[in-house]
Amino acid sequence: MDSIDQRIVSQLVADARSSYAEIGKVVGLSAPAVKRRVDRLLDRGVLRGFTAVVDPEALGWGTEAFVEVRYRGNVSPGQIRASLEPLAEVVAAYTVSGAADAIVHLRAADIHHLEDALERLRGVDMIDRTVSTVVLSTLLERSPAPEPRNGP
Amino acid sequence: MDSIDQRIVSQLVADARSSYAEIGKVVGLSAPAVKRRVDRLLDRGVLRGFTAVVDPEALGWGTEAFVEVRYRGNVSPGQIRASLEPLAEVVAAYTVSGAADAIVHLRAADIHHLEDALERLRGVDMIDRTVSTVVLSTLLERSPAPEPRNGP
DNA sequence: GCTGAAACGATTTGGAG
DNA sequence: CTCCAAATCGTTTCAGC
Repeated sequence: MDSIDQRIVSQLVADARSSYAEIGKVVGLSAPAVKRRVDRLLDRGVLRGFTAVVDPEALGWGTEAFVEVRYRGNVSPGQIRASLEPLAEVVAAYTVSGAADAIVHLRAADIHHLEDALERLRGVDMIDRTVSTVVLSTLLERSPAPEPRNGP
Repeated sequence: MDSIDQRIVSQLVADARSSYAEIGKVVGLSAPAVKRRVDRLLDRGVLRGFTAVVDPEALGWGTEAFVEVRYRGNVSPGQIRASLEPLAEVVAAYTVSGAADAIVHLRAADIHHLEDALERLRGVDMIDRTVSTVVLSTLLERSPAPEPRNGP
């Protein structure tokens, strides 16, 4: 993971469909050299894959919310994950420190659909209490830059 | 945006580097037909682009947190956005309903770096109070499926 | 280990029917 | 939309640093 790898990753984050030759022109390598590095980055798990960035509005997922979820008793992260995975509206979920056990990021078509998803979320077996916060607007969303610092 | 477009989007979300011929095989179209549809989806903004999915751990961004931010007085979303954009650790930010004005998603190298970022966040001019929640583990992260429902 | 050059099949891309 | 053709690209193989 040298500085060339970082520039390759940056380039792919900016446009995952750019060609190896194009990337090579930017980082100063030939296309095969770039491909070898990308393959290695995929192998090491630094690059997990390539995806399309979709406008949620355009797909009819215009409403989102963050929900703090408190579970009953002692529940493992695996159990929490398993309980949330079946809900299609869950786009992200994290275990967290503090009063709540998990933060769940929900996306729905509209407020009505969001209410429906929240009802189903609250219907999950082990869930004790939920506190939901509706998103009014997305201010920014971006990927972290490669190698921000070298540790503590 | 018919059912073929939806399947094309799904395919590109799953792998943004798959070829048009490959997508065409799945959706039952020729490669040029797929390319025209992808170009149109990009034009309409349904597809915003293509990006690499990076492992934050591998890049040295292993620690994240959600921060509820309360601003002083009446602040516009644009001002909030402008105040957060300079902070490299901010990966996402939303205006929200409820007690807080915004939710900020932070990524840092470690707890120390997170503390540093939080300090700089609290140093932002118009910010009144912050409540931070540290992420212990990421349970799941996924893209919303195309066309979940047809609206209200 | 790393690289670049060459070669060949596959893909992209624009135009015609 | 499909078909076709020219340009470009992906991928492997090779030899050299």
